[in-house]
Amino acid sequence: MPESYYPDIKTLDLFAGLTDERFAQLMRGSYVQNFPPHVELITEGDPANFLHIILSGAVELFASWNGRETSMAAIRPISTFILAATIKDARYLMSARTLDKSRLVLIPSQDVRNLFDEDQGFARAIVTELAQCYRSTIKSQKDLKLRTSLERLANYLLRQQARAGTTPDFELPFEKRKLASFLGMTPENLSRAFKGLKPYGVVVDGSRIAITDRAELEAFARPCALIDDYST
Amino acid sequence: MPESYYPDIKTLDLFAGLTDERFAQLMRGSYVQNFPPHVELITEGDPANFLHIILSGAVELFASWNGRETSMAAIRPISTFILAATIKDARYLMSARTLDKSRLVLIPSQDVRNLFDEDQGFARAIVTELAQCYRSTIKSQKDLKLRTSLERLANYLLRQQARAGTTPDFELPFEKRKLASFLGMTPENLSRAFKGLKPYGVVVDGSRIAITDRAELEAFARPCALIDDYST
DNA sequence: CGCAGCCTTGACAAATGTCAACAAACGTGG
DNA sequence: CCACGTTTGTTGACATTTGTCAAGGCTGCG
Repeated sequence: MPESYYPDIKTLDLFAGLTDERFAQLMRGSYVQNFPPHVELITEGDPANFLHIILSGAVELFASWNGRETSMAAIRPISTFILAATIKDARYLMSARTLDKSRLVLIPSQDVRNLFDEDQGFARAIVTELAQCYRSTIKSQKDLKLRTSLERLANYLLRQQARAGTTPDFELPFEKRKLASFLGMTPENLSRAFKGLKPYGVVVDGSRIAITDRAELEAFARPCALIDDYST
Repeated sequence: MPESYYPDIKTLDLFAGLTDERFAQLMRGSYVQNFPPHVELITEGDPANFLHIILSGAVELFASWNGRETSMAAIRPISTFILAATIKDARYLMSARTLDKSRLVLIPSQDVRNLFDEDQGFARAIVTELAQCYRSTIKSQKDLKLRTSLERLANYLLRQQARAGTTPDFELPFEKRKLASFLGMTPENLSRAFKGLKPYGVVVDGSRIAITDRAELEAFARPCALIDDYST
């Protein structure tokens, strides 16, 4: 793969501690590929032959059962996804598809496992990344089991606004039907949930959301570090 | 701690590859403690000072928010719990309490992290264990988002019966109210769910469950490896 | 301009939660 | 060993939440 991508990939915590030599060796066996939107990259149940890294665009992880489908997570640059299956040399538990036009790096899983055994620092980084992902899903599970859909939406909006910066309004990062699935509800229910948050200062204009009174919304949503803080 | 416990603890995959010397050193800094039932061992939000191992008894992991509480998992011997917080040197995301009288090993988190950096095989084992836990929570999340409560119960019963062996009946491993919380429903709803499974050959007698026609129940529950197989 | 897909809304149905009452099981102390 | 009180499980009636179906409006794109 072209060396021009190296700096971007190096920004990942996962690779930060590698020597240039080892990093270059890992990249030599890897591919960079571009994909149009709405392409299925991974199908759940397939063996995990590659560790995937998203350089640009957006990827959705989703899962299916018995004719139903649900959004599990959205992945944005620059990060890896489905690390656990790569490490365990197991089958993917989730499918993945591009949301937008995206550029991905594919690293053969065997190379990742080899490097893990050779490089102590890399092993440490893998574990940290894995622990991070693990804790994120625990938070997500707490969110699902302890909150109603209205509360989940309220807290989601608070998190998004915090990410957007200091402005009181922001753009939803994907279409509402995806958001609904991500939050564990139907699109119709999401529509009504937005209206239900109107009394707490949530103003909706298409995919643009404004939170006019953060304190008011927080009083309802009761965000907490052990569920909503994705950095720890 | 007494050396008499060493063989039991050594049965854990996590420690299987350690030299006797390193293992003994790790154990030297650790404690064994006995606890009565219904004792809170860990409170969510606390710093993760110890890696916990359960030698006998049973432990429940649970989480709270805004006055509500939910069961996240049940841990049985011999296994570790809350490994991710130990590795990340972070705060616990879940609380833990004994369900029965239990014996636990507490290993200082710092010792685990040190050993991780020293011993390649141990690092590999930690990663495998972590990846396993991660994948289990993904499965659990798919279970929650893709299935109704009746389907979750049906699949849970099928899993339990498979674990119990060849007999068509088995004992629920904990009280029904816990099971309800674990499955993400109320005790009342669970009661009705059991009755709802009667047409598929589920016979309930107190905490004893019999599945009279596995094929019939499977036709309804539609168990699948990517959700219900906890070994991969 | 017209089609296709997404979002919204209303009416309705199903699933799930809540509250209250009561029965059954359990543990404790007499 | 029994009596008592506490806890758990069950059931019914009802409220709330959430999902389903159908229709219509809006938007973006060919």
